[in-house]
Order: sequence, then structure tokens, then C-alpha cells
Amino acid sequence: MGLDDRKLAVLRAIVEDYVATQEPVGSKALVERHQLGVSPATVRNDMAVLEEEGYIRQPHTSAGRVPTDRGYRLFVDRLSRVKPLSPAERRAIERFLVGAVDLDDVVHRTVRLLAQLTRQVAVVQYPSLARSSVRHLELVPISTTRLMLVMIADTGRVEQRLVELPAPVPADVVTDLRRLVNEKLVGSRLSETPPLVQALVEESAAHLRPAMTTLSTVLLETLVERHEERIALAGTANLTRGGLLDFQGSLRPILEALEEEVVMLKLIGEAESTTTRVLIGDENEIDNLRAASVVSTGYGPGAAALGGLGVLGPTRMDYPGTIATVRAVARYVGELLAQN
Amino acid sequence: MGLDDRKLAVLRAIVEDYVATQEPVGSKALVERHQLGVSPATVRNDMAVLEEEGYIRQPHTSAGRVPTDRGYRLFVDRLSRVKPLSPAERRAIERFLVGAVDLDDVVHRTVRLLAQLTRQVAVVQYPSLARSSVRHLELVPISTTRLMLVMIADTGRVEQRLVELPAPVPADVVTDLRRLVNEKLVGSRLSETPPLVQALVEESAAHLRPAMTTLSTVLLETLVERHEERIALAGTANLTRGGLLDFQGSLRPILEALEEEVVMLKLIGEAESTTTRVLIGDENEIDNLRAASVVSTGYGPGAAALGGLGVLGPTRMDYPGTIATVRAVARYVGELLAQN
DNA sequence: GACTGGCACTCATTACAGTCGAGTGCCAGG
DNA sequence: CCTGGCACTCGACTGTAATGAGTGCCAGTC
Repeated sequence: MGLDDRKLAVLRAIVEDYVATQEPVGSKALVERHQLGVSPATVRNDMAVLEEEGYIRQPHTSAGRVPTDRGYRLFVDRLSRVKPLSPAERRAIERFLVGAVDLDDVVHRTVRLLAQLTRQVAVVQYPSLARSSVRHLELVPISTTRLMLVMIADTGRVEQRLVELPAPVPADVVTDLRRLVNEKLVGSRLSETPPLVQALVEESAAHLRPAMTTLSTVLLETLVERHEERIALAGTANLTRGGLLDFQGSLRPILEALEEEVVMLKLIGEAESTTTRVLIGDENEIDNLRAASVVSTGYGPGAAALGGLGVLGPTRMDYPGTIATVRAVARYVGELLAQN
Repeated sequence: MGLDDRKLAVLRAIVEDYVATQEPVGSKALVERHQLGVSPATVRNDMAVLEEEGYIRQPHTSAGRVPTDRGYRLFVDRLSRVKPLSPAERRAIERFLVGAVDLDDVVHRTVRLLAQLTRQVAVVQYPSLARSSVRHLELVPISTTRLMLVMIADTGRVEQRLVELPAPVPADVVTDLRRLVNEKLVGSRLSETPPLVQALVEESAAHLRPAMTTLSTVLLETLVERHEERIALAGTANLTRGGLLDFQGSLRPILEALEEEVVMLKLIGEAESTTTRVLIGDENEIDNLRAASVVSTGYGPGAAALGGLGVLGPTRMDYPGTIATVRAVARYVGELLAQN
């Protein structure tokens, strides 16, 4: 049960070496590359214990040891210090993100930056609509029975949606509708709008009623239901690094999962605060991702998260480095968004 | 030189069998599976000629033959009839596309549909801005020195961009700006706007001048420069079908190319009309895609293309089927957009 | 009691030889 | 011009042996 300090040191060394070389690590190589101060034989005994406890395993007899998911877990929880970023990395982050002109721009730059720095697949969620407030609503007539509804959120997100009206509507009615929805909704959090929208319909004058009813449906559908959460993706090519060893030979399940926005949102979008989460292999609830690890965090101005971001890679990843990078990027993005 | 009819039939049979089985096809198997009416020996002679002419090759002595890129080219140009879609496929297309509520929605549904039907990677370009006209421009004040510029095109595309003004601007100036840009620009094709924007600056009253200058810069940047072309992608997981045989073992270059919007636009976005283009392996100008084939076409109401769409897969693909599907989907999308 | 050196053992990997068979090229004959 | 026949090629597969990295265990040492 109790693992003494040396056994933990051995585990740490195994993880580090395996991550670096991608090859099972043996007792001899271990004592050579790390200053453990004991002989290979002793290390072997420690390894036997670690294996019994389920932290490492042998791919086959007469091969070195490889960390298990459980071993990685212990490693991240107790054995690794977060690596400070190199000045070069800091500079890269700043250089990459200044000059972003737009929320879209920020998100795209961020996701590419993250993929590049971690050399893994990066995922960035747009600031969640549910946690944004309405800054402005615009109604643009497309034809007499069609409006384009454009919502601008305080986070810079802009969502649009076509509204098919039940009957033709003259221009001055559109003006009235526009004024009304803005009066009632601007400034409120999107998660709190449903009752307001309801009230809007009930209080509106008779001649506005039908149009307002349709409009309210679209409003609720588009803005409140989680449906319109968005994500950006980059770095899928990084999945092919490390030959076909990672992901047990097939990228298929990973690629499938990455394409499902819903899945990805569940994975990185549930962060309520800016704490970092690490999911290792098996711990992942999504079957397709059982061979992968995910490092994610929330980002936002202050401690409350506007959205999530993270990276996905093989369980054999540089956790300290990745965690540090993900955190740093999230912090920068948070600051950037706070300026708006 | 001259390939007689039977030699062409042999080539066709080789392509069909190889596409179906993914294995080099020999003379004996060929005569068994196709009614060629001659003996294997004769087929072998024909094969020798076809090989000499560069249409097929042997992976190694004592293996069957495999089509070359040149062989596929001949096949698509002269040997294949476009397969009519099955009723099931037609139904799938309709079912998939009705109920689309929005341009975004149409594009996303289309790209997924295309990936699913062809079982390959699908790419859909949003209707090109350059070929759209301005339907409406909206200016929303974010702060005294910041405006959100929202442009709605007649194709349903909505683009937004933040404008940082050089100095604070009162609300009535914003109203004036809004009226002016709409008066001058609504209805004109985006590719023709540059001189109009220029005129806008020159003709505007002194108190509007500085704001209008900045605004015009953003307008030109966002709307006219090709930069804001967009694409949607789906079906990357299909790249992993056919083991690692296709794409000579590494998906990396393909995935890299797929992530570069610029590259993809060049590939499928150059269609000026709704004719179908087929690029086979080598013919591709993008080095990363030398191992892949691309079937693309323009879509739009009528013969002029609003944008391009297509699929990417291994050179060993079912060309007749893929071509038919791509065309059919493009036609449906064109009709759908014409309704708006 | 903890560590170490030594040793026998396991087993993936590599190399090599041999067999098998699909598929070819060529040729003589119809 | 087509066909059947035949020798040939060469990859795929099988079996055997040698190699060596790495282990587990044990007896001895501090």
C-alpha cells in the first residue's frame, strides 16, 4: 500500500522517460538516466510493487515498464510540479494574440496557438451564450415575411437567425418590435431571459402580437437553448505524431468524437470556474476517447468562466508542460476578453 | 498508342475491381468476374500494353495490376458513365436538407450529408462574399469609440467586424453613418464596392470624415478582401477507412492541408460555374494532397456559382458514384438557396 | 531489514532458409 | 490475333535459430 518516497521517484522517472522516449523503460536505463542512488536490482523490486498496485505494467514479459492510466493519475496529482513557461513561449502567446480584431479572430488565433504550443489537438469554446448578456438586438427585414434577427452579446459574440413571420409585417411594426425587444432584454443575462421574453409577448400590443410570438420562439430557441454553443478546433494533424503507437493504432474514434460538437462541449464546456481539469484515458466518459487524455480549463475575466478550452492528446503526454500551457493561454484569453 | 475497345474494357474492369477490393487485380480474376470473352493470356497481353502506356502498374513482380493516376484519369474521362443516384440517396438528400433554418444550418447539414453519402471528407464553401450583394449594413455602438459592423448579404451570409474609431462619436453621427453606408452600398455586388466606398469617404461631410475613413478601411478589409471566405468540413474520420493503405500510410499531410482554409479554398473555391472538376492524385497542385483525389463543383441558383463544394478521398475511390453524389447535392443546395 | 550482484529464465525481435502460389512473360500452335 | 502451356519471379508465409533486453529470485553484504 504505502509507497515510500523512492518508489514514487521511480514512478516519476518511468513516466518522464516513457513520455520522452515512447519506449518501455527498464531498470537499467532508469538508474543510468536518473540519480536514484540505488542499483537496478532494487529498482526492479520497487517496480514489482508498483506493478502490483496497478501503476505500471509490462507490455509483455521481458519488456520494460509502461505507466498505466492510474500511474499517470498519481503522477499528475502528486509527482509533478507545473513547469513554468519558457520566455519564448510567453512571447509566442503575446505575439499571437495581440492584434486580434474580433471575437472570431481571438478564438481562431487561440486555438491555433494552443495546438502549436502543445503540439496536440486544441479545442476552444466560444464564450458561452448562457453566461453572456444581451448588448443589442437587431431586426433586419429581408422580405415582408422574413426578418434576420441579429444578437450581439457583451462577450462579442454575434448570432443570427432567420425568422419566418406568419404574416407580412410593415416596416413600422418592425421598428416597434426592435425597440421593444431591446428595451426589455438588453443588459440581462441570457440564462435569465425566458421569463422576460414571455412577458414581452404578453405585454405587447395586439397588432404586434403574432409577430412577437414567432420572434419570441426563435429568441428562445436560438439564444437560450444550449444548441448554439460553438467550438473551434485545430491541430488534428498532431494526432499522427508518435506513429500509430498512441491511440492503439486507429485514429478513427478520436476523429469521430472531435467532429461531434456536442461531445466536445461536454468535454471542455462544463467548466464553471477557471480550475484545470485533467482526464486520463479510462477516466473519460466518452468511449471513443478512452485512449486519450484531455487537459481543459475555463477561461474568462476573473474566476468565473465564460467558456472552456483545452487540448486532447495521447495518454502519453507531457502533463506538466501541457497543463502550464493551457493555463497560461486561458489566462491571456481571459485578459484579452476583459478589455472589451 | 491506339487503345482498342477491349483494352479499354480491361482498364475499366481493373479500375472497378481494384476500387471494390482494394487489392491488385490479376488476369485470371478479371476474366472470371467480367464477361470479357477472351482468355487470361490475352488479357495479359493487353495489360502489358496498358502498363507500357502508363495506365496501370505492378506494385511488384508477381502481383496483379493497379491503376495509375493516369489510368484513373482515362477512366473518368472516357470509361465511366455517371451513376444515377439510388432513390434512397435522393430521399436522404431531401430529408437532410429540408428544415434548414438558416444559411449556417444549410451549410452544416450539407457538409455532413456529403460526408455521409460519399463516405469521404466533405468540404463546403460558404457562398462567396465577392459574388454576393449587400442587403443591409448595421452599425451597433459598443462604446463611444467602438462600433460593431454587421453586414448581411443577399445569400444569407452575415459577417461582423469590430471597428475601433479614432475618436469618440456621438449617437447621431452613428445614425448618419448608418444611413449613408446603406444608401450607397445596399444592392451592389461586393466585388464592385471598392470605388463606392472610396466615394463614400470623399463625399461625406466634414464631421463624419474621420469615422467614415476608419469604417471604410474595415469595410474593404472585411468584405472585399478574399480573407473572409469560409468553409465547413466534415467526415475526416472517413480518412481512416481502408486501413493505412490509402494515402501511403500517413494521414498527416492530408490533415494538415484540410486545416488550412486557404488551401481548401483554392481547391474547391475556384469554381466559377457549376461544372464538376476531378483532380486525381498527382494532378493536384498541393503537394500534401498528391496521394488524394478531389471531386468538386460549384453550386448556386442557375449556372453561375455562389461557392464551391466537394469531397476528398483516396485516388482509389468510386468516381462515378462520388461525382453523381457531389453533383446532386450541389444542385439541391443551389435550389435551396434560390428560394431565399 | 534493506540493498546488491549474480544468474537463470522469458520472450519479442531479427535473420535466414525453405515452401507455396498468384501472377506474369513468352512462345508455339490454331 | 487469340489461346493454352510453361518456365520464371517474387512476395507472403512458416519454421527454426540466434540475439539480447529485461525480469524475478536468491544468497550474500552492510
